[in-house]
Amino acid sequence: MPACRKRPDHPATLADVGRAAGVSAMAASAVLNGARTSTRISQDTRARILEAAIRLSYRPNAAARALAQRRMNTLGIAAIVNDGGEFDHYFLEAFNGIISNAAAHSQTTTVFSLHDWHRDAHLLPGFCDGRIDGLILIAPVFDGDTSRFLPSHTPFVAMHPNRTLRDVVNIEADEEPGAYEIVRTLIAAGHRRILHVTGTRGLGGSERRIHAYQRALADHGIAFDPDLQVDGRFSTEGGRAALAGWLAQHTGQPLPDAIFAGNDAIAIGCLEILTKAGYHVPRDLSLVGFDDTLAARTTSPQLTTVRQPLRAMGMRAVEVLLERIRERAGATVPEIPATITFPVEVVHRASVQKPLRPRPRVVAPA
Amino acid sequence: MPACRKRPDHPATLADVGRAAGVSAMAASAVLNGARTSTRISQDTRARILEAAIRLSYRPNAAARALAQRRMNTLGIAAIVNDGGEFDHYFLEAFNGIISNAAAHSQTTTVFSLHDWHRDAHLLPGFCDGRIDGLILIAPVFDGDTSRFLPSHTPFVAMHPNRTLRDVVNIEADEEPGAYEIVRTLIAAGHRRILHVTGTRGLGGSERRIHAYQRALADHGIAFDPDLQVDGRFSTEGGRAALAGWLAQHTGQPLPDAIFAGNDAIAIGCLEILTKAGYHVPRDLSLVGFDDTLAARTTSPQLTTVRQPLRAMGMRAVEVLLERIRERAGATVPEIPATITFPVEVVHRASVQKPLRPRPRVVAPA
DNA sequence: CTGAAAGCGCTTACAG
DNA sequence: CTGAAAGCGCTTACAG
Repeated sequence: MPACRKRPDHPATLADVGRAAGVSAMAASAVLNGARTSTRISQDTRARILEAAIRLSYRPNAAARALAQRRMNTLGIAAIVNDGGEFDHYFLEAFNGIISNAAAHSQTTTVFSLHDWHRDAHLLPGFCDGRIDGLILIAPVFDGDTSRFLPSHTPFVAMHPNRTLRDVVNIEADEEPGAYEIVRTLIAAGHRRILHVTGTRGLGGSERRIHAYQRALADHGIAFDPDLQVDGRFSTEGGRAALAGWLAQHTGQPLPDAIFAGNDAIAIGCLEILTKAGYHVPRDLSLVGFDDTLAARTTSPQLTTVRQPLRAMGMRAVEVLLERIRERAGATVPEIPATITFPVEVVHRASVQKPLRPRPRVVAPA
Repeated sequence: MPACRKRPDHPATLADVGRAAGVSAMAASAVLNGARTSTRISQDTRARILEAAIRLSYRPNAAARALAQRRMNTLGIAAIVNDGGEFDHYFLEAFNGIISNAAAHSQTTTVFSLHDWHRDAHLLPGFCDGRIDGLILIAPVFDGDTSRFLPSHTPFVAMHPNRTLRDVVNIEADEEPGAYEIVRTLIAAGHRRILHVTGTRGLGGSERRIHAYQRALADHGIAFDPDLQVDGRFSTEGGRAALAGWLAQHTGQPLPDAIFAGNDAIAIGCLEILTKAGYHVPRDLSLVGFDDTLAARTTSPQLTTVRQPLRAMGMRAVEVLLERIRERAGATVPEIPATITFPVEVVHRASVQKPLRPRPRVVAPA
């Protein structure tokens, strides 16, 4: 039997509960929300209030509570979608870490999508309008003075920022050593002509991987060949286009021994092109990625890649952000470093094997 | 130069803006939030208010606005994570559709993760505490009377519900015809012994596909063989286990002509097992999936599968949910059907070809 | 130790 | 047509 209230079908309020239990709204608040004052209410009254709350299906209104406490218990995530308006697997991995840790801290998670960091950065302050307590930026790309975009009253954490941001905790990974290590793995397997389909040129992450690639070649006496480096723009579509373009320009010449893709998304694009063209990975050539997203585990063959602990990084981002929110609220918290760096590791799967001799040649596209 | 306010570093309020412009807070509200009353404020005053708002970086507080308007402008999504706490490809596709359309309607999106529908359904009312205006359930599984979990003051939309829910808009796809069509495709290619690695038994989606599988066999004069149907539990791991088990029990007997996997994730698991055992798809046997997630394009060979328009379904879910929210708020809206069904289509890729004669036999596991 | 009042920042219904 | 007041549903600081 539904409770009798003025506005039927509207959620019960603290006043409704108090009325039903014969006490004031604050008494109900004290009991239901565990304020320190709750100890001084008699067991009997307490039981009546609890019973009334259950009977009326009372849930504290989040907006009212947020207004009074200046705390929404919601964390924001801002990330980029591709041209098709889609989040990619890199986002998904980080998101999985963020949402699980947020839930563990009774925080909900709100996602904001941007199409382009340069064009859409001005939207960030609009997100900080009280609906979130702090914001995690996923792989933000900023140039020049960024501080004007970041409201000082909201704490920020940046995962994989293009450049280290001021007044923001930066969460990064050991990309250069990771990239070096996977290129070394290819060289150790006998590969010398290694095509690097890079991430978006100009971004820190791409340039660090390119640097490592060239360093590994040099360390093993292999001359860097600019013809073996093309821009795959950190996306599946970019990987497709880059490799298809390269193959079209090299008809009749030998295939590369191996491809080092700047991330898994690029590797996926390369794999699609290679499969369609009739090449078999890893028999005809080896292929490696970077990130170890879900996509790397659901290809066939599964990809050898550099595992960045994206999930752990996302979880850590939540941890740090909550510290900063507490700090902002006036609590004293442990010192938070400006930059936190995670180790990476090469994950060996099925997409690498020794090269065939002689190399297959590039066939004309169908 | 920062504005002079009592609490420095706190966001400006309407009162701050009014004070700076020499008007009341409501006048500022009228101008800044486009209320109908805004027309009767002089151009001069309006300009002063606008200027003050910009100078103070005024942003209306979302919690306060939500409390006054009973509208948070936020949509919720509830979905399941796997045992590792991760959302899968299926979720990502639907989510991409939802968030893009939500953003197009100036709504933000909040994600709630559940581990198990049966165990966690009681959490749903807790999400409906004013922080969201409506909730989209992704592939919910309910048994018995569900209405007790769904607060009547919040509108719901269910995508791919296990069973049609009352008081909820159900968004579905033509799964039965889609499954029928892909099995027919296999039969047309010459396959007769088709192993169906099913989705989780008991779920509506699985049973509809099983029904279509058996119907297609019957329509083409092929007797249904219960030995050619195993449970793949809608996951890659389930697909692996189911096929490995089947092969182990059929050593020395002929391979199936083809495998119809209940979804792409299952197909991936089957492909891994087949590849490890030394079989080649599609030469030794054909393999098809269901869903057309990213995974179907990144296998080698690429999978023939049934495309469900997950993104479009997600977009539609937002559309319908917004209608229901408006309706709840008292607006008259067009009639919303209780169930909306999307067409599906078979996508032909490289994982199907005519069967070899004679069939390869199942070899003992390595 | 307790309870009634003020306040969070907005919007809306309502007197003048 | 306009402006001051009341109210959204909570919490917290403060008199008694």
